[in-house]
Amino acid sequence: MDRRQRKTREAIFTALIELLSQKDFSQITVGQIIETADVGRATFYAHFETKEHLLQALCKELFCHIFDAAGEEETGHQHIFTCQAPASEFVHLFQHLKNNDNNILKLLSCRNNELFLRYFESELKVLITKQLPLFSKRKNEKLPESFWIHHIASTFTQTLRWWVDNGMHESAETITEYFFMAV
Amino acid sequence: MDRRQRKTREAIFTALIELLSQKDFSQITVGQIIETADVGRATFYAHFETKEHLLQALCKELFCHIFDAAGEEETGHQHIFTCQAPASEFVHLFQHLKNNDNNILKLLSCRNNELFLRYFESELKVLITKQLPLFSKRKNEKLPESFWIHHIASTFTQTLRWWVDNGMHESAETITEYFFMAV
DNA sequence: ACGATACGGAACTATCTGTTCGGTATTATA
DNA sequence: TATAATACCGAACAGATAGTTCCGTATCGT
Repeated sequence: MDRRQRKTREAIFTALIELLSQKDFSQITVGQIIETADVGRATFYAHFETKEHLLQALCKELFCHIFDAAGEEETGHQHIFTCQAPASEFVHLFQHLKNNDNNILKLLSCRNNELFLRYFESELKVLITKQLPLFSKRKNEKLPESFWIHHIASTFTQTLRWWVDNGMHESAETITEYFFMAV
Repeated sequence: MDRRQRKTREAIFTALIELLSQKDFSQITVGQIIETADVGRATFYAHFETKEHLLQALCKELFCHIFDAAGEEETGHQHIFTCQAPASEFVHLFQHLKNNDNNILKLLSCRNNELFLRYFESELKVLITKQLPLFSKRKNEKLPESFWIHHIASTFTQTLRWWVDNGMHESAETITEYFFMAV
């Protein structure tokens, strides 16, 4: 990809993240984005059809990083002990979130775009499906699997929402405990 | 309240509900609302500051009805059998929702305004808090009560979301079972 | 019947979106 | 280094929407 394109794309992403640290997505205008990114109006629309498409692209970017990282930890540990703590990937996820890398919490705190949460949940479902045995304890007898997976994923995001709304005082480990107790 | 005011207010509410059966809230403009309601522009703004304030007022209206109805059933049954089925209020709620009174599902299906879900959850929490013993089974030992209540309420709305997204094939009773098994 | 007030309708300002176009600067490539 | 391709800027543009203002008219409560 052309270096100019890459730089412009990054500038726009960075600008959006910057603006998201100040206000809700719905209140952000294209004008503010291009001003913050120091980019021409036509240039913006050459890269993204609309503001929403930009958000979607940013989703893809960020979640790639986070969920790839979750995968890495799994493979990184397997050469010494194969019996890693079962919940570790989720702890890792919560840690990433507590760090608030790239203001990701701004996007997950439910006042923001539904699109982002959807995206997060769909990625989450992949992770959960891989680790489904972890959650098959006492309740999934009669429940449809799709319901069960949906419930686990939404419990995760809702746990996260509670955590954020209450100031994130708990550690990532504690909140992971809560998550597993609730689900 | 002045009859004119009442009629105008109702016309606007009805118009919004009508429009909600056709498209998402975000796509609805004030212009469409006043055209559908057959009401002057200035009149609209004399009643509601913004489109969002209108939605909020509609929330209040609808949820009053639904949750009052849930309360009525409780008091309506007590004169014959005091030992009503424990989960009945929730079945009743799901029934109301399955009927889709006033296109309420349009507002609860998560693509729509977050405001509405928030409102629904807060009303739900009141109901849950009153019936908290129902849910205190095996997991609430270490969990903070606020977390516990938040989890129950969000499980309800998420169960609802799954139900809607999957075509609402299940009966209100069945989905209530799912809800109690999940929570 | 009368004063108060809600309504209609139009005009108006301001803001935002998305498009177009010509000139300029940077890129990959030969 | 020379050249063609292309990404950029910036300004101007049309169209849609939000919210305000004003005045004449109709309806209300009393």
